[in-house]
Amino acid sequence: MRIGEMVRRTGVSERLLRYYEEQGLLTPARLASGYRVYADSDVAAVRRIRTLLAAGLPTATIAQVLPCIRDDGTTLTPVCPELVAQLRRERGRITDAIKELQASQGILDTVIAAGPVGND
DNA sequence: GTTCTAACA
DNA sequence: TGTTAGCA
Repeated sequence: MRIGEMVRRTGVSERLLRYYEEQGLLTPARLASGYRVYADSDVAAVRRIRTLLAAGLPTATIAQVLPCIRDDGTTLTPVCPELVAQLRRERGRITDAIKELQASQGILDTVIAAGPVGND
């Protein structure tokens, strides 16, 4: 199928579909015309990509993860053992990000508390 | 009408 | 990411 049908079947925009390809997440074939040709399996692949993106993984990591993951339609299961270690590192990165955001929140709270409202 | 690449009020 | 321009 060409990109138009992929848009209808995945709900993902053309722009994003091309971006996924640029990031190495999808590798559609090409017609002599230059038009992209997606495999039926790419529809499910996009669903996996979206799940991994929602998990906060960077596209570079997703590109590595996709080939080592099993998809039963509901759950994504890591197949390669080194993949689990990679995922744990990503989780740690998210933990650090949360801490930094909480630090920012704390500083803002201090500034807000010192303001006109609630400061008289 | 559909897709492509490149670029940005 | 959206959108738009200019092609094929």
